Amino acid sequence: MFTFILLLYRYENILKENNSLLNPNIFLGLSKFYFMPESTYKHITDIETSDKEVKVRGWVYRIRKMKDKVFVVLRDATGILQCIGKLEDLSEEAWNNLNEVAIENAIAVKGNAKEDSRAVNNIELVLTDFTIIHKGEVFPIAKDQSKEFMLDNTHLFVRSYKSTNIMKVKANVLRASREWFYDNKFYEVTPPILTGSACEGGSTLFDLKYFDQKAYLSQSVQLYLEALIYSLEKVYAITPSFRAEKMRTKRHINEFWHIEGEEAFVDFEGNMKIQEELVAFIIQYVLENNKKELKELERDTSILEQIKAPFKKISYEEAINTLNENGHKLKWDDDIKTEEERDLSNIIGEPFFVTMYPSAHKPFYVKINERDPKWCYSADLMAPEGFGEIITGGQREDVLDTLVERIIAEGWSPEDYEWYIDLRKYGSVYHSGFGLGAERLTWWLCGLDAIQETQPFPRTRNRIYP
RNA sequence: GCCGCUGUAGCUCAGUCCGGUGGAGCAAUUGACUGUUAAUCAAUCGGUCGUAGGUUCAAAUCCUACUAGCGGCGCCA
Repeated sequence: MFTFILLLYRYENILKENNSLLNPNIFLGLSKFYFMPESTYKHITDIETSDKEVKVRGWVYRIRKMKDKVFVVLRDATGILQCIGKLEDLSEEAWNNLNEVAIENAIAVKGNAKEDSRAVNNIELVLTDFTIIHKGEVFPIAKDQSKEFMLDNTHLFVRSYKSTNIMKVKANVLRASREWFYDNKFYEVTPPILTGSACEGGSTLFDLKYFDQKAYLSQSVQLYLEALIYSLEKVYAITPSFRAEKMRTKRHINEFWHIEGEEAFVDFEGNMKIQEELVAFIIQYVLENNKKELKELERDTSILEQIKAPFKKISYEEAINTLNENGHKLKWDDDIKTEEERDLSNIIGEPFFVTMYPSAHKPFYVKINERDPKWCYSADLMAPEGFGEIITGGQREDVLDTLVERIIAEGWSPEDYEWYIDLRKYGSVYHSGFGLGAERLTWWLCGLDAIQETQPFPRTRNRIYP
């Protein structure tokens, strides 16, 4: 089959090159169906000022019509390009198309590139041909949009410049994560999203019918990753996590992408080292590969540029003291809440870990310090500039009896966690892990107002459509 | 779950307090136009004022219920 397609493709090009008198339409149609020749079109960022008769396709971003000339700003996946169509340069058909075209119409153009300081990015395409691929209806998104309208039209809003830039950064956050894990000998694994038991506690689970049983959407794949370290030692997974929290804030979405790692023979300190190196690598990667996007998002990258591992580490107690020095009134065992966390993040001004949390604050699987059981081996990684928590991680409880006691102490039944408890029965080893929020990180790196902007179709309390 | 707010033209909003013939900008349509940068200028089109009920001579406006959504907090990535 492939050979056949290849032959068609070659034949089509031979016909084109030789300007054959044979009618190639049947072959064109067929081969395009299987094998679209991308090479004849250029992407905007690949266009050079010396290009003649270059073909570009995409969508209409802006349009400005005059008596004898029309400016069309063309948008494709790579950027925008100002095109000028002059009455004198164009066929009647092309000129008519140009006068008919509207915002977000799909178009294909041909023209000669030139340097021009009057155009966007100093490059302009002087059109020699202009066709409309699809005209369609009036695009509903105009310059004024409320948040509500935007969310109702998310499926169209994803075309916006801002949304596109954010998605490009996020793609690199995920890519850089995978690269780092790969370079550091982690295996990517694929744990289930449908589960029969809770991880974080019962109150924020989405439940659903699973044949004749009840099931839940995953809140974290941590427990499954813990099972997998016994074969692969260092594993990671990038999966969606779901939290049925009824809160509405700028830093929560009910479905988010969770970058989770779990490592055998790694302790609390070693785990933080992994986190800081991973995060520093992602930041570096994005700064290098998303310069254009960050600039267009008007992100001041001065703080990001200075970030390198290792990160600063302060204990929970030091965090409380620092906050109290800055006007808060907290005592040992108080939660560090949103407002306090934001202040702390601003005060410290660089990424930092908060370590040595009170044991009572953390779930049953966190290992408690044997010498001083008041605190446990759990740490949160905080982003600066008011963004706050992006990772929670720590060493896991690896002693069978202690784990069972803690499950009981939380008021749950060990039977529900039987398989997880089992992991401590056969060659249990010390191990640690963490969960990084891909959206939290992207939110911070892009310097956005709300985390919802980092998901093309954010799932929030009242949003399941589109 | 708690607290606060909003629903008026396709979109963004004014008008509501203090009831008396529904307004502007953008979009769309038509025309003009000097290389425009969310072009500009002129005209035209556009509304069951979220839904239901109540008060009143009269309700977008006052009252009640319902409904949809937005902002924040408990939480957490």
